[in-house]
Amino acid sequence: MAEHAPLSPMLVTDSPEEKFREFLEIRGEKLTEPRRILIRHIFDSHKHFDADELVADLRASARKVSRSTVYRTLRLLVEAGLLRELRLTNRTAYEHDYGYPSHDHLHCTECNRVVEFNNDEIRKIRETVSLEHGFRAEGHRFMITGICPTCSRARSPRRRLDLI
Amino acid sequence: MAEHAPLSPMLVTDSPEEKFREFLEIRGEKLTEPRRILIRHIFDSHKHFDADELVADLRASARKVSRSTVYRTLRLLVEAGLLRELRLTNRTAYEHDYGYPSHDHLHCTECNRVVEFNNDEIRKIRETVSLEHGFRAEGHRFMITGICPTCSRARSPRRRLDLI
DNA sequence: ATTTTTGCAAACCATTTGCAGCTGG
DNA sequence: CCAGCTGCAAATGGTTTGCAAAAAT
Repeated sequence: MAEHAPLSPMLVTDSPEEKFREFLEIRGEKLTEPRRILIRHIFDSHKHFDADELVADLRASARKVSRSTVYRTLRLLVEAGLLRELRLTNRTAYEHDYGYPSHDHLHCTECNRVVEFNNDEIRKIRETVSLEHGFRAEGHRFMITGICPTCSRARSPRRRLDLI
Repeated sequence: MAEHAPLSPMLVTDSPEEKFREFLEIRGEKLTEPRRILIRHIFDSHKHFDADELVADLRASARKVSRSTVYRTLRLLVEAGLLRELRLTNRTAYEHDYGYPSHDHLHCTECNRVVEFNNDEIRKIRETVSLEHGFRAEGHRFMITGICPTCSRARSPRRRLDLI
């Protein structure tokens, strides 16, 4: 349901797991086995995903984690700044927010593909606008919706031939 | 739950009701009394709202519309291009997408207030990025999340006094 | 007359929660 | 040891749907 343009990972000092452990420690909470399973699985690949996919991915393996724990852990990972929520449809999707450069999205409303992009102007605009309105900006989301090249071609496949 | 910066309405030739009627006619569907009640109530004011608020607003009056019809009509109004969906929380919020200039949003994560703003750069970026990726852009969403001035002050109310 | 729409109640589905037992530090 | 965690099953809450009666053209 999601795909990435090739943005290269950033260099980070701590592993996601280590960062999570620190976050939990501060709050007097524990890095348990299910939580370790989840964070490792999640940061093993740079994909957008949702709660259901995690449950499905792990159900087969010997590292099954209950649905409730998946939801509870996802919430923690967002609070810890490791994941970001993406509300494209009725279900909540997540993406890495650590060890990965900040970026925005193109969303194809036809095939649901998500492509990431970078544009430096956006952060500037965010600062300018926040300042104007006295907001203390903490994040932003810029999403362009439209039709991706593949679906565009599929829609009108003989456009070029018509001109012959 | 939502508030607007003062963006002035655009001039439009058809009333929202008229535009809805045209949309329905094309699809061989009908502009019924409940639908008329809803579109009038919705375009009576420029507020963000959700399904529940509509039901509540109308329950009291003599123009009660059932919850199912509210949901069904909201879907139609989005399809007709009269409303736009805004997924800020678990419930879907709506705003006018007709007779109102395009704009973007600041969202206070503390009090949930939504402020609209305009920035011409954004559309340019949208075109540039779409072109780069071969997307046919149909829309965009730019949302800045953060803390609004009011909540900022409430959070650290004695910041100024500390300096005395 | 025929097709679409409505309202109700029931169904749905993603997410949350209460709780008894398990676990990590 | 003991606060915090897990898994289960049940609850929640927004949204959708099946259906019989009502309305629109």
